[in-house]
Amino acid sequence: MTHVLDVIGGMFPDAHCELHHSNPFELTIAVLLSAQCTDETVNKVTLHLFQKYRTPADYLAVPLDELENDIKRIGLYRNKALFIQKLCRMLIDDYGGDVPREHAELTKLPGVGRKTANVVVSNAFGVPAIAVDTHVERVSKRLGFAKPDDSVLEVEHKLMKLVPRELWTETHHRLIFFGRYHCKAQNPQCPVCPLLDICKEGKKRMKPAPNRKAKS
DNA sequence: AACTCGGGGCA
DNA sequence: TGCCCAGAGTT
Repeated sequence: MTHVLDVIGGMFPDAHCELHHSNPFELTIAVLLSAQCTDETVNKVTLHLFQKYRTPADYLAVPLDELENDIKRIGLYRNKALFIQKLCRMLIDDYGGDVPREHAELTKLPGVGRKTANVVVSNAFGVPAIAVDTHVERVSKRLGFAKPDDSVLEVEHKLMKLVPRELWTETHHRLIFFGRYHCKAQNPQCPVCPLLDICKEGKKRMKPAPNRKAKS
C-alpha cells in the first residue's frame, strides 16, 4: 500500500482538495454542492456565490428561488439550495453560527453525509480522515485494497487499516487524483499505468476476454 | 435496496 | 443524443 501511494504521489505531486474556499463554512457549502458533479463546475459557481453569501445569515436572507437560481449551473440544485438554507438555520440555532468540528455533529446537518463530513474534518480542521467517494471506491477495488462488493464504509475501514493515521488525508487526496485523472471509470489508462504489474483489474483489462466488447 | 434529483462532461 | 457522474435523503 505504501509503495502504491508513493507511485501515485510521483504521478500527482500536488494532489490536494480542488474546491475553492477560504474557511470551514465555505468548504462545507462547496463539498455539499460537489455531490454528483465536478469540482471544476462547483468552483465556477462558488466564485460568484461566495462573493454574495459570506455567512449563514446571508443564505437565509434571500428567498429559496433566488438561492436556487444562484447555483443553477449545478445539478440537483433544488435539493442543494434547500439543504443549504436548512443547514444555515441549524448552524445559527444549534452551533452558534459556526461549522461544528466533530464528525458526528457534521453528519446531523442536512446534505452532509459521511463523505462530506470526512472531507470537512480532514481538509478544514486537520483531522485525519479518508473520504470514500466513487473514485476512491473504484480505485481501491481495482487495486485490490477492497473487495468488489464491499460497501463504502467497509472500503473506508480497510483503507484506514492499511495506512498509518497521519497519512489518511494524504491517501484520500492521492486516490482521488489517481481515480479522476488516470484510473478513470470509463477509460482507465492501463497501458501507461505504473501500477499495472500489481493491479489485477488492469491485467484483466489488458487481455480482454474474446466475448467482451473491447474499445480501441 | 431502490429511487430521486439534474446540469455538465464526454463518447 | 445518450449515458454517467467528486452523494444524500426518503420510502
